[in-house]
Amino acid sequence: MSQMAYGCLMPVDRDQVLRSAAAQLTRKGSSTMDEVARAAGLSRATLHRHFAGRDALIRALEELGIQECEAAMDAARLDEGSAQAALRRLIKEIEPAAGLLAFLVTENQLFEGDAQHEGWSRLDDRIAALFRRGQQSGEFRIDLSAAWLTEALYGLVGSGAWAVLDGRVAAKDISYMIAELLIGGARRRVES
Amino acid sequence: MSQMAYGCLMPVDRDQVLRSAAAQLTRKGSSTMDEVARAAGLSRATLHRHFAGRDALIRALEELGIQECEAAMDAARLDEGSAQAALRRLIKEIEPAAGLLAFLVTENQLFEGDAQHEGWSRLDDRIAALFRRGQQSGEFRIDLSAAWLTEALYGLVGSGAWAVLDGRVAAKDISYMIAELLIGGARRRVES
DNA sequence: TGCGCGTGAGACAAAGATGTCTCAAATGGC
DNA sequence: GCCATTTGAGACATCTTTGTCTCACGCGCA
Repeated sequence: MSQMAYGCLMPVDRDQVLRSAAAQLTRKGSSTMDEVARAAGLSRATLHRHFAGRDALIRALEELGIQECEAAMDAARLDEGSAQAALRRLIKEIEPAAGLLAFLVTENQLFEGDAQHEGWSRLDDRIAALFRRGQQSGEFRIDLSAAWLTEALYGLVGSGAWAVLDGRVAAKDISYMIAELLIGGARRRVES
Repeated sequence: MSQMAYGCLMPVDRDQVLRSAAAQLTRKGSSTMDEVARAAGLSRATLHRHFAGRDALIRALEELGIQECEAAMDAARLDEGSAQAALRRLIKEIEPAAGLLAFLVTENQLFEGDAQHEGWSRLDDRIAALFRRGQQSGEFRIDLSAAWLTEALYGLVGSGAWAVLDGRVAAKDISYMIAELLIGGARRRVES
């Protein structure tokens, strides 16, 4: 009601709401449902109409994050060309979802008690497979495990999103910064 | 009472409690005071006797984290030798505080409204200065800003702590993994 | 033995968050 | 102009967490 035509028929773009929620929760993980709603520009009642509760909201965010990551991986064509180029494409494609990822990565309590969402393991596997491919082709060093490189990718993407939010790094540079750091660190070097 | 002599005179090692609290809060950021107390092996009442409230506990954790980081930096002698070697020493020294750092980094809501604790900026400055020194000496590439490398260091240390907690990387390897990835990515390379 | 100290357990009210409900308002289609 | 739909606002009970308090217990010490 602050920025809109007041009334009603404003179908509440579900994706838009989820994105706002992710941004708010990234900024403050303990945000109230009311804070999340306000950040998305709607009332707590309406937010609650679209997501049964906080748990449902978080799970929807998780689903969205997984979808976006899978889409990014598909678009990046991880199996084509050099592993290095594929990794660069992946980082580029995954950048729009960085904020969402930054939140989900820190939300490790999701996996408490509940079975770790199989969607995440599938993502992990695909990324790890990419790093392994690079290791087998001789592009990447083998003394940094694929599992660690996968974790590092998540961590750097999250750090990047956070750095941009805080204005420490320009948004247009962050994709390059992540790719250069990760690829530079993973690449096998000729010179000692 | 589960592992102790029941009774009383168990002076409650403040540092020990803070460490348990950090571990618990890293695992689940929304842990209750009761959960934190149980994880530390004491009752909620006693926890509350030593830390006036949740805020006080978090602030104490922050203080401890800053202290440990400063101590690590002092021990690492950031100004001596090559920037690369200094960075390697820093990562080694900072490793024991990784879990604590992993929590504090995600606790960005600390800086909401309140003035960002000046201790953190001092730490940031010291690390950034190290990276700048490496850039000026020609060891590190200049197209990755010192600010980004600083953020990346925090992110990788956090990811490392998380990976170890989850059993994805062996604790004994994590220091090497972080150092190699970060230094490899930051280093200026001769071969293109 | 008796005292002091620090703790655990539990009760308690206060504060905050959550989930549910009702009602008024406003828009688009009829 | 009227109706269906969807929203915002607010009331409400409930639940959780928090902070405070009291009391009993156990240990060290005189």
